[in-house]
Amino acid sequence: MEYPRPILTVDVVVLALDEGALQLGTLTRPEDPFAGCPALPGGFVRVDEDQNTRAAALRVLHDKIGLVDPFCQQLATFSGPTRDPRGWSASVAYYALVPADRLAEVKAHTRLTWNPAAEAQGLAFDHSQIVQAALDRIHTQTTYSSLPALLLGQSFTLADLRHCYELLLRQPLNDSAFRRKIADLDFLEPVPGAQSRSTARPAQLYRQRSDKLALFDRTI
Amino acid sequence: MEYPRPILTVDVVVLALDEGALQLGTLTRPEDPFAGCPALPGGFVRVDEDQNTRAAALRVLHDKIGLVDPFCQQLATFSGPTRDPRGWSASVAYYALVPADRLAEVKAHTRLTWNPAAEAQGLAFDHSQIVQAALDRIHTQTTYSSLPALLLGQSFTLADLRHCYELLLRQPLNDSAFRRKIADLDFLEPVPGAQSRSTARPAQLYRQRSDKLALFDRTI
DNA sequence: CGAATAGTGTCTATAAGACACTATATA
DNA sequence: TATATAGTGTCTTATAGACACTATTCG
Repeated sequence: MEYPRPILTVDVVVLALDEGALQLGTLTRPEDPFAGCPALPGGFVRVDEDQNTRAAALRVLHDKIGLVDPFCQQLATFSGPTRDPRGWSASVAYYALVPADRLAEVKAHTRLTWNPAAEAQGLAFDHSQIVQAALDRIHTQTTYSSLPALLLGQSFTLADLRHCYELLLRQPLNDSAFRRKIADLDFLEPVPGAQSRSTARPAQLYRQRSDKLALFDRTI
Repeated sequence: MEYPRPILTVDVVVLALDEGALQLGTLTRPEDPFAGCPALPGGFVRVDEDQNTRAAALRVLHDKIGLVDPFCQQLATFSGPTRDPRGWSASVAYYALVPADRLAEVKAHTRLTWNPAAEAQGLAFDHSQIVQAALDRIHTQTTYSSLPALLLGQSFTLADLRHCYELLLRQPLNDSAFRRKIADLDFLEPVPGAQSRSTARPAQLYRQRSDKLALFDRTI
């Protein structure tokens, strides 16, 4: 028994750190539905070339944003008869993070518009709702993982990392307790000899031991 | 621009507590593909009647299992060209919990087969993998929510609840610390006057203040 | 040297684990 | 009253917060 098939798309919440805030990358839709409206980068799943919806999301990120092999995780699937005027549709939503040291090239080579993620509204389809769900997820993951480190560049100081956690958690963290926890968690290693520039004592630079997300037993 | 549309289905990991273990409900597939093979209850999304994939999952639970309005949350979407021999498909997976006091009626009225969830293997499609993802999610949610209480009946003792947490966490919990935490979390209320039967001092019965999942700030 | 930020040491507060102790039902 | 499980009190231990103190660089 077969049934009429719904539309299946992927959409990606692309986030980066810039100007001290979490920024959302959107594309202006060139055609209907929602022509001229900002929307999440996304597209139809192509059954002839995509191995799964994640591959479809990575294809979209590569083709539309020039972003290769980013951190990209499935968020949830949003569906219904009215979210897309073309008909009953389901969109598998992903969220991707652009590291600080790749943001310049992404900005230079694509039509992506960047705006503070917290102010995202008026997006096409139900994309505002998808962004909100992504922000909630990222807030939660920040409490028990190294996710904020994925927004920073190759190397960073502990002050950089703490500021990133504080930004995503929207609350200040105790500096000495933060250092203690980061040391205990052991997901960073010092970049030997490297130091940061400033008018005062330079800070030690660190990098992640792995390019993967580190999960903690307890909250940060 | 339109593309060939993939198959879109929903599948539900149905779990209940029985005989001191977490049990998975499966249905034997009546027809190809995978005829005669145990599979998760599921089905095609029907664009003419389902308001979204969650409604499709609830329809499946109602029609195939006689389970009305259970706790049912989206797990993830599994997709690809080979997971279903009929073609490129995506399945939005959900997990649902059957409370202990509704298990008997579910068992009586449906063809569901129950087996320990931890031993699930040889299921149709990629359903074994979906079950594993659901068990991982439930394990995680048990550490910071009242999820185990949703597997128990209307009222239960603190010993019942602790056993349920211990079962899902696969580790013993300190009894007095557990009581302290449950009291602090304040998601239970005593059922007045009610007591449990046993050969020794009866225990106070409790029920959840809300039928919703309570989320904790810290780990249990 | 003074300013500024980096990093450490340590005291206090809070929550978890251990476990002895009391409470209350039935046989 | 003996026993079995329910439930409490409290000491110890681990971790987080507060904050003063030392360290290091530059102008």
